[in-house]
Amino acid sequence: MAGTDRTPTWVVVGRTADGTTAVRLDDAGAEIDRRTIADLTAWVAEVESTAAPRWVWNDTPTWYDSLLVAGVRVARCHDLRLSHAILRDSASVTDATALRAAHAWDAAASDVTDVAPTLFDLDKTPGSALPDSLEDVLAEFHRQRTALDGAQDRGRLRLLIAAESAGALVAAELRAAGLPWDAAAHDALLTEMLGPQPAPGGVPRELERAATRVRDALGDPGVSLDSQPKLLRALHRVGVLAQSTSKWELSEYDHPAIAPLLEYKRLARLMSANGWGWLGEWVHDGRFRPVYVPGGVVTGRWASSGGGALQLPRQLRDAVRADPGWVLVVADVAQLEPRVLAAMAGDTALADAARGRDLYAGIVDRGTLQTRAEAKIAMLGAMYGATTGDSGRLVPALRRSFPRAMALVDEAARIGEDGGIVTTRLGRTSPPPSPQWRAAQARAGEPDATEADETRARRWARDRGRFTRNFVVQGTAAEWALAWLADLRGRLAALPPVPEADAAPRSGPAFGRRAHLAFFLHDEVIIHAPAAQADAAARAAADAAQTAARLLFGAFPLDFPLDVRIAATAQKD
DNA sequence: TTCCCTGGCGCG
DNA sequence: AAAGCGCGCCAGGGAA
Repeated sequence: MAGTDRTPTWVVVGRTADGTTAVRLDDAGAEIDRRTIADLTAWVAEVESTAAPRWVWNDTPTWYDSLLVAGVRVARCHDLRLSHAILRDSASVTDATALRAAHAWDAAASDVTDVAPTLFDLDKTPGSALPDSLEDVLAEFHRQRTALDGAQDRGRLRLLIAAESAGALVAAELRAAGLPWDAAAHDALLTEMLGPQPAPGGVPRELERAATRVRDALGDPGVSLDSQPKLLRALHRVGVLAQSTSKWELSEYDHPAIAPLLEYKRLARLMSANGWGWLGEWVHDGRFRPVYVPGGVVTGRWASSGGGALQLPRQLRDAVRADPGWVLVVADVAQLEPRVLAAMAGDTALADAARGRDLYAGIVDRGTLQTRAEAKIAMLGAMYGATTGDSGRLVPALRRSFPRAMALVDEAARIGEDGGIVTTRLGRTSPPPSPQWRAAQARAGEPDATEADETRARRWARDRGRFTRNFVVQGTAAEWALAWLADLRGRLAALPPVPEADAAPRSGPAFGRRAHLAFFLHDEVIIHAPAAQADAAARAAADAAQTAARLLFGAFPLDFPLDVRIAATAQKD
């Protein structure tokens, strides 16, 4: 058995006629051996503890969810579905022909919430199921290795693939552990704002009161406040000639109906989005378990599906409560996107302004703009492509002070307007323009193009320019956050278990007695930690931030300071 | 009845 | 009614 004592770098898992088969590969991708696995959980646990390979599988939740339920974690994986999407489109990949031809790997994220499919579902959804046979999985893995080996900036692209895959592990673990959620505290908040929970289908007391005040002020006792056209007509009848019923436009008008209407909208939103229905559906056994979708946003940010995990209103954070004897470590990065822009562009002037805690204050200190509020709105305008209003007016001042950073986003916008593609620091590439977009541009260039053709083409070009302008910054910030998350995950997993800590059974067997990630939101994490481990967890978050910066930007002199709070609840104040 | 679109609003 | 990016979810309303 000459080959079998080589340490495997990769272990590829897939289905065969015999069941689940694992293939061990060495660093060069050569097969060491393969075996059929009867008890996958036990085998993974054993291999993980001795060899710590990178697990290669078609889709992380498909394999990892059941491992986590059994209390088994793995350190590293290569998620073929996520990696396929990156490599297929990346401008850094020299030859993506084979990957583009492998359409079966274009499948969307598996639906981890799926219950037993109904007859109707079977009827209409033919599976965009991912290939899972060992043969297909191995073939795709080799395609991806070949693409990576031939890529430009292959170190960065490898880092992106590793970070994306680590993110998939984190997403599965976040859902398995859940965010500690105090249903009684949530109920108390709802009762305080809305009144007691109404009978099913009923309207809470405070919502009804606000509605009555609005109807009285409008002199229209029957008007529906939930129907935008009806409400708008009722407002017009009393002289409020708004174009829409959005809260910021309504607040410009002076009429006795406005204040109660804004209150009504606030309460109605709370009731429908995060009321008792949401609580009953999404919080069980003291945990909120949302579905995270790594890579779900075109820029590489995560999306969520179900539960609205990434839209939790700040006002509900008081319901996020650590278990007894545990605490929450809430850490977020200050001004992540402008810092990322400074580092990407190598703009030392902007980096100088960012050094210390508050980048916007640094811009004011340099005399570029007068107030922090101006600096913030100008910086957002520069990254989003504002051309008018306060924001557009203030951008030129930034352009004078930070020409390198502004040139980077301006160039990204120009490329997008011209129909080109742009790429993040690590190699995630924007999608090309749609056929309709190209057709509109071509049409505008024809001799008989109308004014309308030209106007539309110009508008679509600028729209796309703002998209690519923002893509490079938002996408690179997402990469920074993935690197941060991946490194932090490793640091927390390496902390010693706290013997006296409650085993926190509600977080599942994979996380007992040790700090673990509980929430992630673009530039923020919440760690659930035994009280004795809170400081170590906070340090891990800060250290991981510096590691992420070094991984993406090398020695460029810019820090990524964290705001860290340690408390029993996630409420900021 | 179901499906899709829109307006509106929550998050970064 | 946003100006200025990226999302998901809900309710209403009209089309199918």
